[in-house]
Amino acid sequence: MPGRAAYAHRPPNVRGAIIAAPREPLPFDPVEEARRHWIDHGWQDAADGMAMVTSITRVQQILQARIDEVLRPLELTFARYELLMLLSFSREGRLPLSVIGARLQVHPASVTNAVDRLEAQGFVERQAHPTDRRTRLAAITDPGRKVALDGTDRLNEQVFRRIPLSDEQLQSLHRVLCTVRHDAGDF
Amino acid sequence: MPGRAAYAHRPPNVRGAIIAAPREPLPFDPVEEARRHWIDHGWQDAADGMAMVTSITRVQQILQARIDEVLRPLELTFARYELLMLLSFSREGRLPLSVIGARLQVHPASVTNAVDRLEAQGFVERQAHPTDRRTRLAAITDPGRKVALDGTDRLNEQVFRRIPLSDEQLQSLHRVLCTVRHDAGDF
DNA sequence: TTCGAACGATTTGATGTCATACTTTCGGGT
DNA sequence: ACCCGAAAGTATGACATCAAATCGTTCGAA
Repeated sequence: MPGRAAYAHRPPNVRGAIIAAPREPLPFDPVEEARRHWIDHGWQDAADGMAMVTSITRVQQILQARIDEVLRPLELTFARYELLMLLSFSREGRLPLSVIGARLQVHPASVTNAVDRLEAQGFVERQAHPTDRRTRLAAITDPGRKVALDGTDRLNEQVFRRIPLSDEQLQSLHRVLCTVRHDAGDF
Repeated sequence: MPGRAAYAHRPPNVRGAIIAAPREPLPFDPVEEARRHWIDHGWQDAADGMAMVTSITRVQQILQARIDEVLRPLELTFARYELLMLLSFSREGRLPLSVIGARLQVHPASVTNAVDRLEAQGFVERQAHPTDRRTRLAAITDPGRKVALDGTDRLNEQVFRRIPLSDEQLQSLHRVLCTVRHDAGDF
């Protein structure tokens, strides 16, 4: 009974878990283990920060894996889904690539790459900027809007509505993360 | 006055910020913006989850960028640094690749890749398993221990000790993330 | 008016992650 | 004793990200 998939010849993922882990659970918390090592080495004052960074990384890995799995049938990745949603929320359904990069906080080359793929899929098309010839616009197409909506339904259903946290926990988390982002200059 | 670097021809990063952002700050919080859109579209019950996932992703991006920047002079990435630390904490300074993958929660192919590079750098060497000929061990070398320690000093100094959160916030964050990880089957 | 600096986008190359397939080895059940 | 399924590691290919270099365009200052 594979229960939950382990890496190396991972049996097909088990549906049903709120957020399924693609790997075999460890018999202990690796973050706590690392924190203990940090303290043993005399780095107490950095241990909590290290644990925080490690925790964030793990949770992000978990969520990313879950999201990519849900979007895979649509031939979308989270990066491309985010780009489509950004366009669909925009006033005219199109934005300069530079604006996309600023909003999604990713490298210009990543935007070019994502738009290339979305364009090949027919979900987006490049247009000329009316006044600035340096600038190119990415415009969402009807199929693009359709698939973005489909992806949103699936993500809402299978991920966003199933975060295993209470409202208070979500709010507390949100406040703290907001602090970090603001302090880092995100907005 | 570049103040803070923007993408596209980013001037050299400004030292001094606790955690420097590599991009120009936005005039608003993109996560709040997205939440508003979610609510406007009638997805209230998924809005908080969506905001949580987006926040986590952003914070992880920020931390990852900061960490990679600190480790770059050592020709290390966070992934390879984590692998070295795992080995340095292990009893004999060596572990089977499969154990490494389980502990770091990454794909076997990623472990092979990282060990390949670390071996090329002389920070790790592959050894045969004493009894199981399928298994290979990754063993940390003296230069490997040295560079891992150096990286730890830098990360403690420039990242882990500078998380812009109070002890209470760190603990609250830790508790909540622990819940998510545990629920997802991380341990 | 012109010229150089800055900007927008793309290309190229390095790195990392995952999925899939394959090889070798191990080990349990008959 | 043998066999077949599972495990460990690797190769390959797809995708994403960033850095650095490049090309065309824009704009402001001399």
